[in-house]
Amino acid sequence: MNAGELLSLCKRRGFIWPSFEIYGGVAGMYDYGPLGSVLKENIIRLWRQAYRYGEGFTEIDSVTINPEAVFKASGHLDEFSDCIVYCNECGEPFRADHLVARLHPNPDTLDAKSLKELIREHDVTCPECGGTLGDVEEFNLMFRTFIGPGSSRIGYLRPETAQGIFVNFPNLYRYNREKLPLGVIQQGRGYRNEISPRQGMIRLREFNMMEVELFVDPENKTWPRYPFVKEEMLRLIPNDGVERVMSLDGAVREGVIANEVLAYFIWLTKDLLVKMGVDPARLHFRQHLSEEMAHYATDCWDAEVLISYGWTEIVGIADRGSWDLTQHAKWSHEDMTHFKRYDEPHEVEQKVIKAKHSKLGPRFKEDAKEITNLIESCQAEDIKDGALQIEHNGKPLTISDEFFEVETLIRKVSGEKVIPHVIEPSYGLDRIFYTILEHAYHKRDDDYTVLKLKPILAPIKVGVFPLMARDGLDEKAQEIFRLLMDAGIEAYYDDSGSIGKRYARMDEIGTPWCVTIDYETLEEGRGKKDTVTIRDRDSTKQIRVPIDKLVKTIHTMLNGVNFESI
RNA sequence: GCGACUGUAGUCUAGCGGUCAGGACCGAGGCUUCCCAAGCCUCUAGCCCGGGUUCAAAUCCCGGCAGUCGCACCA
Repeated sequence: MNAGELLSLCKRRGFIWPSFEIYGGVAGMYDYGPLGSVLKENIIRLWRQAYRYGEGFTEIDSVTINPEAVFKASGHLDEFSDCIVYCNECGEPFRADHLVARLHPNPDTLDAKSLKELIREHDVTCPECGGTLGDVEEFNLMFRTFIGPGSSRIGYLRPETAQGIFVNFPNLYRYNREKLPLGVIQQGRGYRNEISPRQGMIRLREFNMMEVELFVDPENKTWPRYPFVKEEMLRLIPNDGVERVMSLDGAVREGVIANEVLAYFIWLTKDLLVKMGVDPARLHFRQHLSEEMAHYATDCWDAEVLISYGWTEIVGIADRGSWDLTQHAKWSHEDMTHFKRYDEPHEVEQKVIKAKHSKLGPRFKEDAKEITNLIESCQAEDIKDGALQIEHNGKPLTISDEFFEVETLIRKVSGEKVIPHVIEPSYGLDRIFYTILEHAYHKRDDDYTVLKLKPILAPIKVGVFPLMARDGLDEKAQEIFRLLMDAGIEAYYDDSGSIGKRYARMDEIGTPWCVTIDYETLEEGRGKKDTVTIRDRDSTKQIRVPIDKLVKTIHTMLNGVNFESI
């Protein structure tokens, strides 16, 4: 299949539209149309079902504009940007740090100003044509803006939703009553000012993410539900490049997947994607090579699917270690730790140095207080030959043991502070949306298109048609349409053209069932009064059910019961 | 950001200096007792945007925007 055909269908039928089309469009931006927004919502619902209800994770919704400090701490400001310099003559762009590589030991640590100075000082010219170089510009992939009037407060549109969770860690941790594991999910938009977005919905400048941040004890990367799924099979491509099919447990035991939690969420991701209609034959998990790993990750597996653009990453499952919380603790000076209580409090023997005030006072007079503090901040191990070496007023000073004594204290320690590790399954919603459409797209020989969406995801569940728009069939059909909508089943009424055309219209947008009201529905005496036909999208077969069982039947099928077994 | 190619109704497409820009599909209305895109009639709707060349531009030229493909980029 080719992406053009599907994109054309999406646009024609209202799944997605290129944004700002009347003004010529903007690359990398798409609007979700009426069918698209419902499909997107349905995908989010399944994801939420898996994490919030399935795993008991908690959900938040944080802001999209963040102050600069957040990205200084997260590393995005440094790691996510390059300094670019353009040649004044030929216009060729260069990485500024590459041009001064021989003039500085660490050119990538320099800011734009120092790079510019270095280029001026050493008369660095264009390596292509020898022309002079222009100003050094920072090119960061984050969208920049200002918070409030004036230009003093710089803000950025978030490139990932994750930071909103990390900066709220202290709140979330208290909310979870200071326990680990702590699972937090967030769905929302992210922004990346891509230099050249291509491939339709695959690389967007404004995109939707469903992110999960799971905070765990660094020394306990197990998972309670792991034993129930550990024999499930996964298609893996570890970083040695050799594809193999292994059970979760096999992969963990052989060290292919680092730990149980990571393995469990790889499996959960596979299960979720397949439930959404991603073809398992076109899905595998690939481990990142160390050089392609993000600046924050210690291990990372991508769910990749085969679509018309080739194997494409749609989910990334990373072990971010303690990177994010450590960084935010450092920059914000907030406590980002978990207090890990021991089963039994440990008794720790500690030797402390106590100053002898009665000796220190007469000897050191007004300096005595300061020296006391210096002595008491020393450790017992600092004592050499019965004396302490300290520095007072810039001069070394030897304090003999007549001025202090060593006391042994027994302290009770009931736990320790640890920085939690973060396991992050991050779902690219737009890419999943597109993959579901591609994998659902079927074409029969006669150019007839059927979108075989999972019923649970289909934007419209039931098409309602009177066989003819007359003889009271249309009134009856309207009644049934109301009946379904009132029961919360998204239905679509259509009485135009031929019946075949109406079925075709519904098939093309993935509607799983069509209800038809015919003359027998109204006819007395033949035992078929008040019954309607339900026609199945994939088999085109029909069954006849009483109207008063219709809602129940549709609900049964939405819960996964096959049409054939009704 | 660079290079090549491209841009005609909602979709697909013909026209490539000179008629009211032609068709197909979709869509809307109508006729046909009509369960899988049937047929017939009627209708709606288009030259990506801006500038230039020319008596005359959808057509040629320049710029922009967008798309496809390569290069670069892609946490």
